[in-house]
Amino acid sequence: MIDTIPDAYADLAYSIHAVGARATPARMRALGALRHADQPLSHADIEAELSAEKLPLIDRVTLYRVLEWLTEVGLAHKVVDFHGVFRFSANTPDAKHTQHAHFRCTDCGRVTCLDEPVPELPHLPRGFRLARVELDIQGECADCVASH
Amino acid sequence: MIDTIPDAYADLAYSIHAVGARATPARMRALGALRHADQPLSHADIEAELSAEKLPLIDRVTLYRVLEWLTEVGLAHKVVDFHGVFRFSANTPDAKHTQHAHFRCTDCGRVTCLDEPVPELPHLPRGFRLARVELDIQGECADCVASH
DNA sequence: GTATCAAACGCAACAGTGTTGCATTTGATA
DNA sequence: TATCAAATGCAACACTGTTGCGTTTGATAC
Repeated sequence: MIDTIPDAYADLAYSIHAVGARATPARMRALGALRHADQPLSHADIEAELSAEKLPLIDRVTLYRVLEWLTEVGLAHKVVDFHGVFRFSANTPDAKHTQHAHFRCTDCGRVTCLDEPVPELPHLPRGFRLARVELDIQGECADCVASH
Repeated sequence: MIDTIPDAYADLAYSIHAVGARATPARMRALGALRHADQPLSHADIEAELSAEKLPLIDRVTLYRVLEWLTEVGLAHKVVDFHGVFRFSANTPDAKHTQHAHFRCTDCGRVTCLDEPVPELPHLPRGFRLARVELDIQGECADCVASH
């Protein structure tokens, strides 16, 4: 996909240069994968995706480091799923992504991002400083409810 | 602690018999550890706690199985922390524990249970079935804010 | 164009968490 | 106290993520 649309590469390189860093193939391809995904991807997901592209393989460790780095510089967002595995999503430039809800199907594992924002926050004890909110909602998605 | 308070054993045995199961040492000790804890414990935490008691060691695998089982029968509650590690807490008998919020300090890692319930749930897409809600709030706790 | 060098990469080895299979032991019951 | 399914202990493994270190490379300056 990416390898047939040079423009996508330019976009990716631009985003990476924008944070003052070197635009390497590993970074561009990982970020590209996240941007094309419609749900948060695990390291394993991304590795599978990248190895499908007919390009040199990216080392496991490099991918871990790239994902960590993307998170640090704010190009990606990192969460833990209910199996205890890290999942990453691309940060949209405008992202009010720091405060939103996910529905996770306990059956098929799929994640659905709920449009509605978290309604209102519980009151924090005095002196606490808020950084981020994750609302995780578990249950069964419509497909899985229907199929049994 | 437990081994000096026989009554505690009776309570634990009672709770386990109440779900129609065999009250084994591993189950009673694990549940006892969870009930005395003031925050969710990881497998490693519990193992450390139990090995401090001067009683026979419980096998690693057995402890994993006991914790999974306690969760299945509803005596414990299982969540994933921000390192991707499972943590368990005892389910209080009255527990509206299926719906509540945790504050996790990104600095010291401590978990504070917020008393206030989740105010109102986002609307689920048609056909979805709700099972449980976890509201995870990250930031710095009062102590850590104060100490720098 | 090419020389430079910190930054990024690839490889190997490891650590922690959680799981599976199977033979042995044991809690509750008769 | 004999019985037997249920629970345990042990060994071996799978997966996720990390660390150290020598090698390669993207961006810059010349």
